[in-house]
Amino acid sequence: MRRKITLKDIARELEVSISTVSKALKNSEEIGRDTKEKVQAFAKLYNYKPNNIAISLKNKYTKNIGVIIPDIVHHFFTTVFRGIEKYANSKGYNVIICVSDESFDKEVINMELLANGSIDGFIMSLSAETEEKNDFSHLIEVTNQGIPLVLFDRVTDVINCDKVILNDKEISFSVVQKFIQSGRKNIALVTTDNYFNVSKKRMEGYKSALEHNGIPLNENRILTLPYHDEIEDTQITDFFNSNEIDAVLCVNEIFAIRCMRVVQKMGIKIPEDISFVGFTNGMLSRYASPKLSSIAQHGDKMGEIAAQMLIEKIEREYIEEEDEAYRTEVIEGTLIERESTIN
Amino acid sequence: MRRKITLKDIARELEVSISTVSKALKNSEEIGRDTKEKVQAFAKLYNYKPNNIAISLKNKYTKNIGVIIPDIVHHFFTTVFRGIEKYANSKGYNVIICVSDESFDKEVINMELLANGSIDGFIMSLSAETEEKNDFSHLIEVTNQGIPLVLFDRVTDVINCDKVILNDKEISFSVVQKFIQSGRKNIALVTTDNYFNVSKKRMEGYKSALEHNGIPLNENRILTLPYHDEIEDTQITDFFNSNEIDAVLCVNEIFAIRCMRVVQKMGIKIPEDISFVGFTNGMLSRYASPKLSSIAQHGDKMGEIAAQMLIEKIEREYIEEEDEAYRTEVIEGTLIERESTIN
DNA sequence: TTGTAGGCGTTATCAA
DNA sequence: TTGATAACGCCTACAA
Repeated sequence: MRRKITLKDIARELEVSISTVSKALKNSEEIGRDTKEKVQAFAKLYNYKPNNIAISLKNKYTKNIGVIIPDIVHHFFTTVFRGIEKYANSKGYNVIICVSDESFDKEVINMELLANGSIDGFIMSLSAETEEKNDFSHLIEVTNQGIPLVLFDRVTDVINCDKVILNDKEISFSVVQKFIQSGRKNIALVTTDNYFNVSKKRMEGYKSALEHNGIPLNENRILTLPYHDEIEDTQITDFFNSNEIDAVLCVNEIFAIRCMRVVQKMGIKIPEDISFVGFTNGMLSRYASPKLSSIAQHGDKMGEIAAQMLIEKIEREYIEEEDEAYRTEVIEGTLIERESTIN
Repeated sequence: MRRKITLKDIARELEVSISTVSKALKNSEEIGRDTKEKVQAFAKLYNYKPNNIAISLKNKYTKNIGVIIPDIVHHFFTTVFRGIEKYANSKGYNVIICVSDESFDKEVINMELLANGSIDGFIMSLSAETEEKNDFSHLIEVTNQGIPLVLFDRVTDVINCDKVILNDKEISFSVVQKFIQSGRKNIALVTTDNYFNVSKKRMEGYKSALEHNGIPLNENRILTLPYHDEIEDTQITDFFNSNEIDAVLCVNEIFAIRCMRVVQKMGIKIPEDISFVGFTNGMLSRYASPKLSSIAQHGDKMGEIAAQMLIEKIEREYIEEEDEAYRTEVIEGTLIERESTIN
């Protein structure tokens, strides 16, 4: 078991000083050709690679980015993560990922842990519990320490930092608008009880589109389902039984798929009798029958932009100091029309 | 912007030595009560937290685990990852994740990067290209350096290390066996052209079950599809048109869903006329219609066990040295019967 | 052209 | 009871 070799080892072996070795490996002009060659050859032979930790300690940066997301088994977060990872890697950064599991405490713990020198900056999406508690002291703490932070998707106005979000309200508006233009009048919204910020915006879009078209809001046409699974279909069945509905906007694709199944069992035809659109353009949408028209949130792009914003902040740190200007980047969702809507 | 405070800062402020502060914060018996209280109060006030990097440098461990997987937008890997993350976290480890994107080069680069001190051990699943090239020198290099390694799912016999795998062959065997017992005779296998090791095992199980039941192997009943999407359905349509098939085993759920759609369009009834079973018990299986019977690979458990094996090796390092005993843990897949099979 | 010394933040050993 | 010193691995200003 050949242990990792250090500058010191090389120096000892070649009977030169450590700094000579260090300089030689950096091809410094100060060092004589012979010595350089000797050192470089030796280093190559023994596969010398500088120790990341030592460099981090010396240079005060780690080339690591901390990502904290509520859930990893989730198509949207997963695509965002891919975007982050890709961009970060191309810039020489590694990604340390922590899953908050929608828990406030885990979010705080993970954040504090990473903040103690392990990373140069954070990218995160708030846990449901954090949104609920409305307690962001851990974020404040971290930004106070001068650690750059980028929030995406589940963000909050309370914190002043870079953000990447979807145009949730506008895209919802335009989907409902589209429903109306294609002759639908009884439009339902299926939403979730947490996810506050995002869901709220989507609902705003829904409501404002109705209003815009002079359609009175009917609260009965809004179905609120628990975010975490394992409910029976009865709630859904009741909903569609007691309401006459010809179009549905769902805040995620799982809700959409479930509703479609229920409705199909009731003998209602999609999209002839009822149209469906869901957020999250994932696997389920693509492979449902009928294929679900859905709103692509462009997670990859969100991730890439988030990473870009973060790395920019990290690397700018040197230059300026206190004239922080924060941006909020808005990604435009795209309605991917498939079989669950009419044109 | 209050910068992170260090031992040195506290020492200067309180006019004691650094080592006194260090000891006081560790509640060392050597330090007088007064000093301890003073130091601890000050540290709390300024929210002192030791710097992870410095500790890593000193102690030669990082409390980081490196995970390298081929793809993050993939239900199975994602569940394994969740298992790893959960266990690792509970043991005080963070997880650095790198995605090889099925590329040999990215796998090598990521691995080398992390191996230079950033992590205490690796958990990984081989990229398709690596399996294809059959080149594992980067793994050998890493294990030679004494860095513990655990492989899961996509493993290789070439490398001597801990492994966690599914009983791919056996579970395939038993599914086909079940098909036969329920009266099916013309059983197809839909597989992929890479993924070598795992697919191969699954095919072995398929073939051996046929043989076991005296059913001659018909190579025409094996459909090989490209792993990376975006093929037309024609290939699948042709396959089912030119073969009389009454049961299908698919190596993943996407293939299964696609085949089911094709078959349904042809007017064939599932499961009356034809049964389907797919590997990967993901979202698609659960929400397909009919719901797909599928083989749960227990990713969470695989991840947890992998993390457990790894951390054990990492922390044992001190004790013994060279009598390395490597284990291969076999996880038993479970057939989840839903609507696409008859009982 | 090469080497010495100090420092990044922490801990451990030994001395005072 | 407290402090000085060295060390982890690397880098760099400065000295030789």
